[in-house]
Amino acid sequence: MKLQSSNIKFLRDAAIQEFVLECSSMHSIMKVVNQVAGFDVNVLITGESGTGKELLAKIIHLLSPRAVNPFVPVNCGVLSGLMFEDKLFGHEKGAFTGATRRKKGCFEMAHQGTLFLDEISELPVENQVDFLRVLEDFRFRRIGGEKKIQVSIRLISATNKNLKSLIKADSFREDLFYRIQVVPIHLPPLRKRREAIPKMVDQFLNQMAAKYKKPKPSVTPELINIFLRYDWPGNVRELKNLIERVFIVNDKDVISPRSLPSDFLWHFQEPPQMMDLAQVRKTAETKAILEALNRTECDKEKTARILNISPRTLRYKLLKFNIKTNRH
Amino acid sequence: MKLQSSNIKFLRDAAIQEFVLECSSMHSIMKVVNQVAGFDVNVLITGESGTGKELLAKIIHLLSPRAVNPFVPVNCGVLSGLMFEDKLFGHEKGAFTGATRRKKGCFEMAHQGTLFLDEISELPVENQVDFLRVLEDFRFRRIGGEKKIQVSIRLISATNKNLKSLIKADSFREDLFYRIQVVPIHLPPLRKRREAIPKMVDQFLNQMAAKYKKPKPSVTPELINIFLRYDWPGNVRELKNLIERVFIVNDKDVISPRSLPSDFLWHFQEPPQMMDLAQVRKTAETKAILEALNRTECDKEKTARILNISPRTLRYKLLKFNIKTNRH
DNA sequence: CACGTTTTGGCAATATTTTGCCAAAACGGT
DNA sequence: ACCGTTTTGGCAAAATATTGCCAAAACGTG
Repeated sequence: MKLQSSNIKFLRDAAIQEFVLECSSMHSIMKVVNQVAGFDVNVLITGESGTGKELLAKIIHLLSPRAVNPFVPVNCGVLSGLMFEDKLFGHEKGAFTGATRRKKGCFEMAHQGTLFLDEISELPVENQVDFLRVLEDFRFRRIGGEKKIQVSIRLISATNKNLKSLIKADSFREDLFYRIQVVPIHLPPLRKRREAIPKMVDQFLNQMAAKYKKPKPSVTPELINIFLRYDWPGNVRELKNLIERVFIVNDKDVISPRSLPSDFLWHFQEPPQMMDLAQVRKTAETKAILEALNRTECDKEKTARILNISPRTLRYKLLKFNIKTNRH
Repeated sequence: MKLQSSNIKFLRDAAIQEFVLECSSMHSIMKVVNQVAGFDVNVLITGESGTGKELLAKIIHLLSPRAVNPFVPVNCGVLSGLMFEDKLFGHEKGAFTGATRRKKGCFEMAHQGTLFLDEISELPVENQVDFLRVLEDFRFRRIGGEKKIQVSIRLISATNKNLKSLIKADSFREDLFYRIQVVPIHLPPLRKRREAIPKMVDQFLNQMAAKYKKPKPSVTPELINIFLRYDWPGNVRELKNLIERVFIVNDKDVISPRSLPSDFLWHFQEPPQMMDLAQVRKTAETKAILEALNRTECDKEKTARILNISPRTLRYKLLKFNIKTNRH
């Protein structure tokens, strides 16, 4: 199934927009992506669950010459043994019980396009050898087939694990590792790029409004504040899901912390009080100044003396802190 | 009675030393004094009680060509009517009951020297006309005398009052005012020149040690601090008297606030607490930082976030305020 | 209204604080 | 011991605070 070029552009721009969102670390990643897209090199994307690995893979695909061809995702975590091979290579009719007709595997489907292997670390060891052999020249047979099939594929793998540790533990083949990782791209967790959260919230609300045909509500600064304080173990996916949940049940034109589900708010049982240090200073100074003024019956020279500051500084601070005095 | 020139120099230098004491406002006054001393102009010294008006008059006298001749002080506040005239002009034998012999008045005694009229504002109005007439040519008769006496006098007057108000209230003659004030010199109160207090204390202690032949004790910073905070309504005279009182009864080699008499300390019943504003800031910030650290279990990044400062700034402040943390 | 004194606020120089950047040090795991 | 990651502290640039100086404004008095 080929995509039309106008659709490609639309999908590509939407994906990039969601991905980047004024976040500087994303900018440097996009730089690498733009360099990589034009070459048929295999990419390994690492990052915590929910950070947008698949989205990034799609962006690379859509930026590449293979954009018009299929993007075929495969989750390596749910298959094993023969079922994995069947999924990748397909089978011929009658190859085994239940093979009532020929079926193409993902390799074939991704021909001249991109194969995305999510959770590559979950690939069973017993399948890794065969898989590796195919990656060498992208020639394979279907199960129960005799004819060799040649395909052209860009491979993008993704994992949230440390593959090197698995290699060390003999859970992952080192040669396979080097084959799938020509270019590594690491996605940082959301808590490492909090500055993008307000824009993400805005964009996800836009998406929900379009998706559900409901007006887009605004968001209170308090809500944003809570989001900024949360660590987001589920990363962008968690934020997007939460926005969706809130959006669906919300019937007001503004979303505040009250609108948040209780299981989310549970993380804030003791709402971490912001203790803005500049505000702490201002409060303490204002209090001390007022007390000294009271003691001296608004004699500024005496007040400055008590506070051990110059009269000029006192005048400066009275103005800065907007403290009114009776003329002495 | 004429003074020897070596005595003049000694007295002069001692007086100037006591007077100036590294105080900038005194320096500018001394400039005027040095200009005035060489000319026979009348000087009016104003300033609060105890500020050293008589001392300054003596300095002018000692710096003038009249230094070898008498300096004759008169307090205008204790005499009135005939007694005032008798004091100034003297009397002949038999001039009145009790005038058993001739007596010279202050004018005669001050001949070729300096006449110092302290508290000139207290001069009774009924005496002002006669007095003014004498100031025009310094010719007068003793009471009960026939012969005119001519003297040469430098007149220095002093007051702690606003003579202009008295003129308006018809308590002081305006023409007399202009006669006695050719050059005005104003002495600031001690509270306006607190920076001189530590040195004054030191010098008065030196004087007392020499006067009473006792070792000179040192002084604690706390004592100086109290002195700096007191307003000294009695000015330098009050400070000097207090030092003398303390010195006499003191038997330690150091003087502290404990050494001060209770009637002086009465002014500090509620000891004005210094509220050093920099310390207020430091205390408030330290407290906030410690609380945030406790909340985050010494996670510096989280702490910085709570405090709304950069991690680098937190590190800076931990060092500045000497706050130790367990490594996270 | 005039005038001497006190207070105020603009300005600039100086001091201090904030904070990004980055290399070195420290840490933790293998 | 090696290595990738995190933390630390030096450095400098930028931001902010402090404060002396002084002319203008305000005040109080005559």
